[in-house]
Amino acid sequence: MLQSKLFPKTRKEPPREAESINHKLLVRGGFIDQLMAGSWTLLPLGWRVVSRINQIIREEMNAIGGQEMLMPLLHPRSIWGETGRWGSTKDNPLGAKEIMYQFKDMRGREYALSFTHEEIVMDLLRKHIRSYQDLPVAVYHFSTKFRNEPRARSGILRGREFMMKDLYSAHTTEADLMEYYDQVKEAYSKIFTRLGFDFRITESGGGVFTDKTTHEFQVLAEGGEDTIFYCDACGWGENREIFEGKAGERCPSCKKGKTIRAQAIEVGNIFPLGTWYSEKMNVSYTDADGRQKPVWFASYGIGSTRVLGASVEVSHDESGIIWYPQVAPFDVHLIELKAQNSKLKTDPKEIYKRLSEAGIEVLWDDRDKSAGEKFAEADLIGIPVRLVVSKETAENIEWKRRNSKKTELLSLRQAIDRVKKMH
RNA sequence: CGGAGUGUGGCGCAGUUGGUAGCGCGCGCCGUUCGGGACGGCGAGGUCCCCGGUUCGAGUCCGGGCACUCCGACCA
Repeated sequence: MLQSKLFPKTRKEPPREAESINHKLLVRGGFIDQLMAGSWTLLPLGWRVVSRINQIIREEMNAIGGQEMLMPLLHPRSIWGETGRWGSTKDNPLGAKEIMYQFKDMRGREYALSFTHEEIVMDLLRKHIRSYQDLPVAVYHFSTKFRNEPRARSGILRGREFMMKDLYSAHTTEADLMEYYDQVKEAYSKIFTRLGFDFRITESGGGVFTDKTTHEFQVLAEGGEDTIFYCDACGWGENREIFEGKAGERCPSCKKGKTIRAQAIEVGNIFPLGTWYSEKMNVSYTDADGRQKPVWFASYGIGSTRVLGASVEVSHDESGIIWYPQVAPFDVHLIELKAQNSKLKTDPKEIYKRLSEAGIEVLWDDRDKSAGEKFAEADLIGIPVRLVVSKETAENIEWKRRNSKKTELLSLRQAIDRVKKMH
């Protein structure tokens, strides 16, 4: 990608209203653009990052048998009526009227914009699942979620429209469901490890769905809006809603460690929903004994765009973003500094070509700008490796990691090998 | 939905006792520069968030809206 063609350009100043780090840096770097409160365009750079995040999620979902598909975002009122979630929370504890965007078309028919897909998956299951031999099933998709948040905030961390991966699994028995639930928990841990996060798994209340606890995946971050408690010795963790105690006390689980209170960003959650949905929506299968039984059900979400914001919150400095290599919009930022009166000994075009041929994604700053400006922008955008060719580098290339101040001269061959090793 | 703050060229801001809008950045052209957001010259660019009121006259005063941000409530 030629930087001279990249849309849009970076900015020196953050928007007046920007308060949170991710808001300032993602907007300045040209990753996202705000349409209104809680509604963002993922610009080319931002979309690249989200696509890489999604690919990591996709690989781990596929590894546990998840099948990717795509469900609609426009839903009829009727399907929400089946579980009672169309209504208000006053007369129905499950009602989701407050967060659902509901509206009528010109003929007066009522619709909602999707904020989750349990009902839609249930409808698919009852149409297509007949026998215990058809189960278990795990399907997922990446799609936009619409939620009428009372207050959108924190840049891209809490939007009214955002991207999420949601996985749904259906099983014949509770035991099978819980076994798969643990597999998903493992898969999520792999995903957030691959994403480079320092995270904790916290328990939260099961609400009305289940007497079992549900789990949240929380990235430790100062700017996070969740407060969690976790053990500094074992894996125990609880969110503020259910934690009874004080920070600094003995861990209630291992009795050895100390409980730590921390701010965090919730990037994923998993819910063993049981048979609540299948009973409401009459989703059953014929078991080996010939009897109709309700399907056991669970849902699992990861907010991809929230991961984007969280990545910036936990990895940046005063100059800009520091992407982890696995989610960076490009692998390498190639910067050419024009020679004054002589030609460069290394042709940046040739370097760009050879890097690309080696499977490395390159943003090539081919613009006629001052060195200072190019470096400042490179720091802002945050690509993990910066390669400079100038008259000073002669036939070599200057290598610098975004998270380090050290520069060194390498041959192109060496530089390619090093980039390869990072992945 | 309560509380607070902010709305002025693309972006960030200034604008006095009310007198018809200015700075920096960015943008266009020319020239000089060329390893940490270079310099000079010329130039383009404005419904001062919207509606109403007061006034000879409103960016400025008054009333009503709208939008965005922050705190709170809320957050399957």
